[in-house]
Amino acid sequence: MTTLAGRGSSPTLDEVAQLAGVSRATVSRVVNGSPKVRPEARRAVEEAVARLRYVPNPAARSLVTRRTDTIALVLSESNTQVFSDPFFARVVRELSAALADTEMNLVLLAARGEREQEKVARYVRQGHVDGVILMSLHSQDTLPAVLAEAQVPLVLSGRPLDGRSVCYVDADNAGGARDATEHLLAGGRRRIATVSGPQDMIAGIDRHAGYRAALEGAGIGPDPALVAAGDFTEAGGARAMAALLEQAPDLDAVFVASDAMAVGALRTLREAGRSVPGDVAVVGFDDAAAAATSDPPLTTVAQPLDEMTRHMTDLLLRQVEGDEEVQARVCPTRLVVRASA
Amino acid sequence: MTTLAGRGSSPTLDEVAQLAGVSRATVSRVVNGSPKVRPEARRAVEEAVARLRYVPNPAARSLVTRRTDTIALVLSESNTQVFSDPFFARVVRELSAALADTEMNLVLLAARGEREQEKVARYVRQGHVDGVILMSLHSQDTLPAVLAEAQVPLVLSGRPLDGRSVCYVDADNAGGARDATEHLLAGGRRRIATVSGPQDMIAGIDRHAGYRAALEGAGIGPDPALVAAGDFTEAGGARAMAALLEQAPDLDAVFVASDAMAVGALRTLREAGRSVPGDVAVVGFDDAAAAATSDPPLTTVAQPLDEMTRHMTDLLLRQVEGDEEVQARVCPTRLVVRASA
DNA sequence: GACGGTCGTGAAAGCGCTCTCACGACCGAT
DNA sequence: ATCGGTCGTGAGAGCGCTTTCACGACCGTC
Repeated sequence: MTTLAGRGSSPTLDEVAQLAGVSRATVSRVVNGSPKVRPEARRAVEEAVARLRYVPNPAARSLVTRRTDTIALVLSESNTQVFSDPFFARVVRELSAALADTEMNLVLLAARGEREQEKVARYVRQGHVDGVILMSLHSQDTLPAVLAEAQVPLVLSGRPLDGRSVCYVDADNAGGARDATEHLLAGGRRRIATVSGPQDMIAGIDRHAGYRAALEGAGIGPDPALVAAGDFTEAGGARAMAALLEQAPDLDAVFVASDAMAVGALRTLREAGRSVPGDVAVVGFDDAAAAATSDPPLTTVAQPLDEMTRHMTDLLLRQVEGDEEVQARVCPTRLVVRASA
Repeated sequence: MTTLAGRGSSPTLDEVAQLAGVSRATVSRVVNGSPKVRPEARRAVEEAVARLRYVPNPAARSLVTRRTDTIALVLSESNTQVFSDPFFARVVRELSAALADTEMNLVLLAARGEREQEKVARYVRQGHVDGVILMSLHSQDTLPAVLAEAQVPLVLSGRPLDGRSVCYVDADNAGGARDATEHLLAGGRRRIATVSGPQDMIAGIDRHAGYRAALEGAGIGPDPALVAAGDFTEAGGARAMAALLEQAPDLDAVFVASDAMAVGALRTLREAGRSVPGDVAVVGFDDAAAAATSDPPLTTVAQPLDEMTRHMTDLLLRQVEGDEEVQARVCPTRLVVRASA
């Protein structure tokens, strides 16, 4: 009776067993909630566990179970700013809520730059986690392929460019963009411009495709003067909007591929003396917090983020349980009509 | 020669040893970079490792080494929005940069709400990580104490209320606030108000204390009408500023305890027709990105975030190596003078 | 040519846990 | 009384790795 848990000297199953007067096996059963234990023995073990402040060693455990009971949310993005994306925060929130009453733990892994990506890949390949939810924004990102090859349960957040045989969940970006653009058409707009997202991101590509599809559906051909690329930031949106006003002064509406950019675009329009929605109707994308508080409040496309996250969790846990089926889920978006269009 | 790494069947040390024609011990030595291996043998092992795509099993390894080679950055905050804090993003960036050429991995753990805190505590106590950097914003948060008691190497980001015997790194919040306020005094202001941060956060408390200290130093007594509490958000800052204008219409300066709130305050002042810095001088805190782009650009207090993060990493790794010494570091801030004061 | 020293290596003992298997105790049915 | 069955339990075999220890091989030295 000397050492009281100095650092590094935690009690083992054996010690608990000895104190409780049973075998290791029985302690293990109690700890893991097996029903096949006499109540009496169970109580003795529980008491010993409490007395010794016993905590099972996960390394030893997972050495035999081949499970770690943790999954990783990895964010593959050189731009750390993406952390600031409320999108990301909501996913984290929903994810840990979904895991709250599971045995599963959640860890976040940031993979900016090549070296960190390699480190993350190694971490995953070593079997530190039972599964991965991967948010990869850029289409040329190699991490998705690397992880897919690592044979670890994997769900992608966002459609991969090459989407065969990998499980993913995404919003219907193209459909949402089409709805948004059709809403502008329905409002009688004809010179509909777009501030698109970066064309190396799937979301940017798909939203742009939806915009084009809507115009095409209305018999309107593409006009390069009505397209400016942004970078999903507010400043970028402002710049792109300025370029559009230059290129096509006669535009009467603009579909902006993200709310952050839309807020920038609104500022540019205000500064240029164009009224919204009077002179120019504006629709954004994301239904970000800023959309509701902007001036005027932004009509935008909402993604069912919580539903998407639940699906991701669901698909991942199912894979962890051994389900081999590869599924993808594309979730419908919803147009939120406010004052800007 | 049948199975090629189906899920769950990774090659073991033994197999590598067999293929290389050496013993497990030698393979282990090669893998861990021991110098005591003949170059010839080393080459054989390396080849076998490559052929088999051997990856060491970290569970087995840490079962014997008692190390996990990963540290956790835990964010204890019910408000997930804090993720969006660029502060946080910078810490993550700097931290993983510091760890990049180490063996150490970095995982982020989010602990909102009580249940998640418990999960995180359990995770840490189980020995999943070698050390923890803990960002805990609220003074009544129990996680710091829980982790401190868990005997795991720990560094706090931000001064704890009760700071004995726990390692922490913080900016000199009080000193920075004092500098800011003295800058206002030096500019001839006398009716200096403050939008303080929440008084249940150390940063809020310390910054408020610095503000009071500066006034006191100038022989100016406290005036409750000149104080309004914000919540570190832009909207909160706007509200608090409105309250101040109500309570003390004659104010000629305001020290705002965060840039986010300062941006809101600027908006309120603009809407109230007060010119900045003509009628009212404004100083913020944090040197956030928004500070440089606000209208007018914000004079603010910059924290040496990168330096602070390096210190945290440093102190933590040293503890992991076995250093028992408990240290705290308070880093000096820097006043960044722009147009608002 | 015998001697103490390195040096590289392999055998083997665990690390703390799970889980199969065998075993005795006890049940009700025959 | 005898038997198949269930039930709770413990002994023990690993899981894949690191690390100590002992052991030859080989060196230069006297």
